[in-house]
Amino acid sequence: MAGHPERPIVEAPLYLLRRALQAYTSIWQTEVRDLTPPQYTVLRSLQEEPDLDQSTLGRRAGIDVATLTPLLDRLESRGFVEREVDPKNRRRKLLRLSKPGARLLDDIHPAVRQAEEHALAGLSPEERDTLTDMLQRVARQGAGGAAPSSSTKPETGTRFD
Amino acid sequence: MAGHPERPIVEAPLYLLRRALQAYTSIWQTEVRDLTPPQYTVLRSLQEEPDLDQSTLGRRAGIDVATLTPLLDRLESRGFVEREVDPKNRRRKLLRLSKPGARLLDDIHPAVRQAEEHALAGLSPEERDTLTDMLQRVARQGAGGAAPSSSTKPETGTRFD
DNA sequence: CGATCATTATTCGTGTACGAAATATTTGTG
DNA sequence: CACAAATATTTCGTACACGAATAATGATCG
Repeated sequence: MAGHPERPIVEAPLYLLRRALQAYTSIWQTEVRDLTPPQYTVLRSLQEEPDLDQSTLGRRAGIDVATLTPLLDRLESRGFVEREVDPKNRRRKLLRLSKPGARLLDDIHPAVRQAEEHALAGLSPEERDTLTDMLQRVARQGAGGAAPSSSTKPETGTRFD
Repeated sequence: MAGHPERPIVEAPLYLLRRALQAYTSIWQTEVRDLTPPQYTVLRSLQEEPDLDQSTLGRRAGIDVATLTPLLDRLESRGFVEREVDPKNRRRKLLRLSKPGARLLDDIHPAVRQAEEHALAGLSPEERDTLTDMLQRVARQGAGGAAPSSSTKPETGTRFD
């Protein structure tokens, strides 16, 4: 056998990425009971820039449009976002945070910070910066993930990066 | 007060963890077409230690038993794993890699390495070790994760609508 | 003008994720 | 032995993830 010793699967980066996300999500759900992490990302994205259409929001939030549709249905039915057809371009639906949605973000902010504190308790502040930096570099390697292709046509604000 | 500048959501570790996993998974799926990452983890776990029951396998592979059942159904129906009731304890079902399953692991090994190379192309070898180490520390923070040993949990009525 | 192509949102199918309940089996008492 | 507690798997409900197909609207060009 041409046997070079395999690295155990539990030391593989992909496995550890999945496990770290699971752990963080588990902590998150004990601290923040009102929103899932993707839902929080959507609300924060709309807070940072209102009146996005769903495609642009999906790109910003890193959520596939096919995933985003039912996610927004849930947020809309709970009254946290408002969705309306763009009269200028009736293919689009523009989204913005409702007042209860904005209040919710304020309310859960301490819990969000607490969850991060718990999840990253094993890392020093410098290590947290290093982790952030390295995760950004891995995330950029994905050519066509959930929010792909910065096409060559910035229409109404498709600038990225 | 209340006016401290928020960090953009796209720099939050939880967001970046999700994005990095998406990117890696996307690369994986272009290189390795035969198995998903969790399926690969299961087969590798059984390769490292055969005749595990599903609970133990779930703990090893970081997959909830409720998720593992249909995942194993798929691997079994494709002939990559064999599942049989433990005659010593008929509650358990013991699992092992079939011959085609072992051959599959050998066959896809180059693609798996290639996917890792692509996904981590932005990181030096030392940085990859650092990332691995930090992800392990984050993963350990998650008490209950996917397959906990058990513990006395008060009550976690986590309900999203 | 009309055929065609591009864009946007939705729907469908498959797979992962996990809490909670249901089921089956074993074990631990009395 | 009877029966409650513990253990192992499955099922159910909800949510995320994404490729592919559809439908609706808009843009382009001959």
